[in-house]
Amino acid sequence: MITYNKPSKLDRLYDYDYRWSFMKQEKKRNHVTLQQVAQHAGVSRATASLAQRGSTSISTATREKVQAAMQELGYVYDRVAANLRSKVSTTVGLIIMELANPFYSELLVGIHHELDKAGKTVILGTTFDSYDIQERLLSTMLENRVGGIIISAVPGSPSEPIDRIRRLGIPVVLVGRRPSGANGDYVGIDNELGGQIAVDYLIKKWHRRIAFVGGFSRLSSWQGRKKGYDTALRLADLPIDESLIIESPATRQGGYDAIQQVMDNPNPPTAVFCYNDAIAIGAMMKLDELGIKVGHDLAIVGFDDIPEAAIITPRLTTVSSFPRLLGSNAARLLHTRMENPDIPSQTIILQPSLIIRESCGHAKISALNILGN
Amino acid sequence: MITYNKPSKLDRLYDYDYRWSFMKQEKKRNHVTLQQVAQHAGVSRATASLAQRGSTSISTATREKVQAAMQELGYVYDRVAANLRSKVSTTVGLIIMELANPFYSELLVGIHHELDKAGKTVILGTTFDSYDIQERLLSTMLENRVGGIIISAVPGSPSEPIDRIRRLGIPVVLVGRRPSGANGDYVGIDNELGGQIAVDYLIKKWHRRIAFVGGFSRLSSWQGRKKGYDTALRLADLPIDESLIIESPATRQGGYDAIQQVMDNPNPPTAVFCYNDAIAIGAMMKLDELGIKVGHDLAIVGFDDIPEAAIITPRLTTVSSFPRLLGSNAARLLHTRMENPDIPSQTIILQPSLIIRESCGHAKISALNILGN
DNA sequence: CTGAAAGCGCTTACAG
DNA sequence: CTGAAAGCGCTTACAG
Repeated sequence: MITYNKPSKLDRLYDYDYRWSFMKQEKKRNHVTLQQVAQHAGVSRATASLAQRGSTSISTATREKVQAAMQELGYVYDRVAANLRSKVSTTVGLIIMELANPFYSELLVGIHHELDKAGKTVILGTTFDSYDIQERLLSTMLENRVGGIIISAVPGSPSEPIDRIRRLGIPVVLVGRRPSGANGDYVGIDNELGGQIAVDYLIKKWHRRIAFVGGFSRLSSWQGRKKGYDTALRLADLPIDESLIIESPATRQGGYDAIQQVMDNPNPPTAVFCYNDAIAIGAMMKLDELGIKVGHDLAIVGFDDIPEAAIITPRLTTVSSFPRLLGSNAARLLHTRMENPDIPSQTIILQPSLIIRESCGHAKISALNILGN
Repeated sequence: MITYNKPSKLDRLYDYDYRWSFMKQEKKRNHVTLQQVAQHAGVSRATASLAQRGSTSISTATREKVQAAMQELGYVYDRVAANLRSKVSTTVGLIIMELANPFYSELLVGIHHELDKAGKTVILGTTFDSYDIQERLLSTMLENRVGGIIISAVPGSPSEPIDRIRRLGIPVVLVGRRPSGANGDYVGIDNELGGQIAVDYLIKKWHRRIAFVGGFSRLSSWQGRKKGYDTALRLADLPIDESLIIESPATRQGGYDAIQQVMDNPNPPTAVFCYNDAIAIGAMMKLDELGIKVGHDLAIVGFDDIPEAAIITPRLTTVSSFPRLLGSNAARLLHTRMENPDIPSQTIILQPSLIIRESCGHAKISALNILGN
């Protein structure tokens, strides 16, 4: 009798009186407990518990009695208490840099969707790349008894905190960024390959001076992309000019500022490979102000393929890092690990791919490429 | 002695032996309990509990002894058990439509940031506008003992589920969308005003036939924006032409398809007010294909001010709905309600504002308007 | 200022 | 197939 919306007067009275008889016992809140369900169904607490979980060692008749009692009393299962007793956990922690970045929100979509299917709930934490915040989040998550953690670690953070958590028996999956020296489960993309295909594409378009702009060299993903950049140049017998490597925050503002430095170079490049799309977009804005036509005067390639990349004019050619896929893989790996703590560590590396649009010169595209969502 | 990273051989041995003495008792996992801390500090469990929470009724000497013991044993506080016993909850549930939509991810940013400050963790659920999923999520959250819920309800959903939850003593804050008949705490924007300022702006630019495109009339936000549209037309003595009201999914694809219908009108409009930016962007893509120049041949206004709006060419004039602010207000309101269940219901309505860019004709803008992030 | 006992809501052996 | 008892890790009155 939990039909509160349009009950007859009788229903409501019945309901009220009925619950009141229990509230007198509990004296506190109208919170129905399994004890009360059992009592109402005329069975023991243990039996009610088994019945509620659908155990096969309970007769159908009893199960139905218990179910009816749960309905009538408006019972709400207390999963928290159950988890405490049975020493399981249905929550997992997720630690990322921030949410206001399509890469991470897409990562979250992938992770959340996959974990949801497995009946797990996620506790979210954002570090804004602060090591102290990361430490605090990890503690909070441990206190909240997470059954596992997925983390995109703060750049430059040691592997110690992660090892410590693993030693507590809590599985950890690293995603996207891997602290140097960290081992164990990892899901990421092949940054080196990504950098290489981007720069290789520019070289094939006859560019000879190519800058690498944005991001910080302490990021493992930066190092990978840079390595790919180096490789592509080396394979083409092109020199590496350190004055064309500009670091900056991985934001629009960062790109807006950094591109100025690039263009101030006495011998400016004809193409720019950006650490990510946000930087590429910021750079394009500045270039627009400077009257430099991207796709004509200067070629640009980004990284990530965020939604804005398909929208900006000219549309941005970029390396897709498939964040959603990254997320679902990380979630699946964590899930496997939680069920099976003793299987050997896994490393999953996704292959990025080049999405060719307009920012390196014209290309025919159909609207299908740019729709979505 | 939880310094596992680079311990001397002696440290490690000591540590191991020490913990082993407890593991023998527990026999299961190397999980340190408050009981063990108390024992090691030579106090009772109650005293250790008080000390850990920094109670003032514990002497400094005792507190320090306990703290030392926690350090040495590597104690991890079990907030879940504590919450169970003390009947409090530090988690709140958040139910939104989806994450892969900048409006909602920004909303999440605002909510998460604010709740984090208050030491609460959020359990996330996405409905994809399915009523059944919403019901399932609500149940899951109740089972997980959330202390409150923030929900952007599925369109057309009755207020019954929400009332039911409130009756269980769990505060609910509605955000953005309000089911008809629902009362209680609500945070939203003034959709009517938003629609009115958008259409009013178009009228001031001498448009006389203005379409309203996208979204579904069952959404309370659609109804609000439509009402503002009507009001603006009425105040200008312009007729309302039902053939210019086109519903569609609130996505890029929806806008892409809907704008075709609009242009097929025997007497097509000169301006379009879109239900949201995603629709406006989809429409702009289609118009580009049709060779219709937005800002010249046709004026467009969006709603939400998502990041893409500042990036697309021409840059989209739109009504900002301040999702992040919406989120932080909702979180703060929920927090107030949780601390103080008996204060009267509040309704917070934020004022939208028109962000003038280029899609209704030229305007000078500085790069400062379009940077950010 | 500190301790012994009871209990939060559930599940897990163990009998029968 | 079902029940009585013990316990998950913590906190809350209640004595002293």
